[in-house]
Amino acid sequence: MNRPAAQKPVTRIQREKRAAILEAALDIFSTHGFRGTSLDQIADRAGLSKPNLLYYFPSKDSIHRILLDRLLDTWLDPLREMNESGDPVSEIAAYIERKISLARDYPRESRLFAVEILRGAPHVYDTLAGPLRDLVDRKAEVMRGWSKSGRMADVDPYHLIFSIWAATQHYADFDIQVRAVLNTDEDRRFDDASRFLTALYTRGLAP
Amino acid sequence: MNRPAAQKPVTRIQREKRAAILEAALDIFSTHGFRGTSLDQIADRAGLSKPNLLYYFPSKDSIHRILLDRLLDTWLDPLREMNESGDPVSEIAAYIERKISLARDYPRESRLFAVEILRGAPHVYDTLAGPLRDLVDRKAEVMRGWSKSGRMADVDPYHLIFSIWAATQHYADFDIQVRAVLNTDEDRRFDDASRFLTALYTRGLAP
DNA sequence: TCATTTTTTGACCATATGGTCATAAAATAC
DNA sequence: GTATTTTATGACCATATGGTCAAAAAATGA
Repeated sequence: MNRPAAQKPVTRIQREKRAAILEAALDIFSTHGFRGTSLDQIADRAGLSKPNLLYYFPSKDSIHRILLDRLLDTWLDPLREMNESGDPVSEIAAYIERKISLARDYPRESRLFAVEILRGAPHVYDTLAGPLRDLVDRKAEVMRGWSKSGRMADVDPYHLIFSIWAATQHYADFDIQVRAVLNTDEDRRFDDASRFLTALYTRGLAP
Repeated sequence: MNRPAAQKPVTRIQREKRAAILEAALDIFSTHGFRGTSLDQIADRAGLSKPNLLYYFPSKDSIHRILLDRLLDTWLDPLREMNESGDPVSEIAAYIERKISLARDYPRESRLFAVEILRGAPHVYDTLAGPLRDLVDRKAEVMRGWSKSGRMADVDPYHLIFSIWAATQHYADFDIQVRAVLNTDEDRRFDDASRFLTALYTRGLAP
């Protein structure tokens, strides 16, 4: 048996080392992309040798896949939480705030996702065209209802969602650019962004 | 003399081959990133051999640099065109439309830029912190004036600009995701996006 | 036509990289 | 303590890649 079998119990060392490897890999994949990352770099940052790393994961690709899968699992939560029975404009403002928090707290995950999408989503296309699309369809339907009942401006709900994704993830993905233009500290940047966006959408979507 | 000297006149073949190489390189760099692109791939797509390619450009890095420099030259034009003496809300709506047109007509350039920024802007940081920042500062000042004179809502002009960049470039950079969710044709997608965004900002920024 | 310059190519090199393997060293179980 | 399992490593391999070079082939100019 060459690597930890599925059935055997997971040891403490396995848990720790695997976590360290994934952590290191997220760091490097998210800035250098898949091809731009070498196993040696990951191994170095995780504090072990390349063969040792390959003892815990069968391949570079498998590490990348695990990171992406994990990411997708939680990436859609903020949208799921949007509640049909709440006040439309407040629900959307709250959604924006949740997305901004994600960008602030998980910028590496946001960048990993961005790099994957820029490459044409080779690993996650099915998720986009399946579960993601279904969720967006459902929420778009809710928004159409809000518009029809006159509680929110009548706008294209799909592009509304896209614009929120774009504007919020921008603060993680284009962080360097934002910092080059603005030289406020991180807390200030995210607070100002949140304030601006909620104001824009609140006014722009009011009935 | 190993490669075309600076002083010698540029031949027709040089002009054509260089253009073909840059075109091919833009294609591949913009989806696979710098490290993810090999000279062989570029040479193949441009229809010549790798040594032949290196006869026209001294290195892979030089090709990448030229593409980025070219891009930055024109990338800021839409913002420069924003005219202080026009009607604030219309000027911003027109700016959004120009940016959407760029995303539609030059998606590869947009992605090349995005990949560079995601990597931490190793090649263009100075431009971001210099000319880009200066331009944004100037336009932000103009917007502050608009707000002060009561012709536009009082919002943070920096985050306003960021949100426009994000929302418009999204349609180039995250094209695959947009298409996975929406299955309308390209013209429809961009038209709807433009309509949604101008409506949102027009309402959101009205005095 | 013939000399000169420009363009193209095949062979080659050094290095980086993903991955394997046999074996050694730790850790664990009894 | 000893047997067994888990973990770690150095040596190694095949392939990919950026780049060089000498020489052939085309193009050009007189």
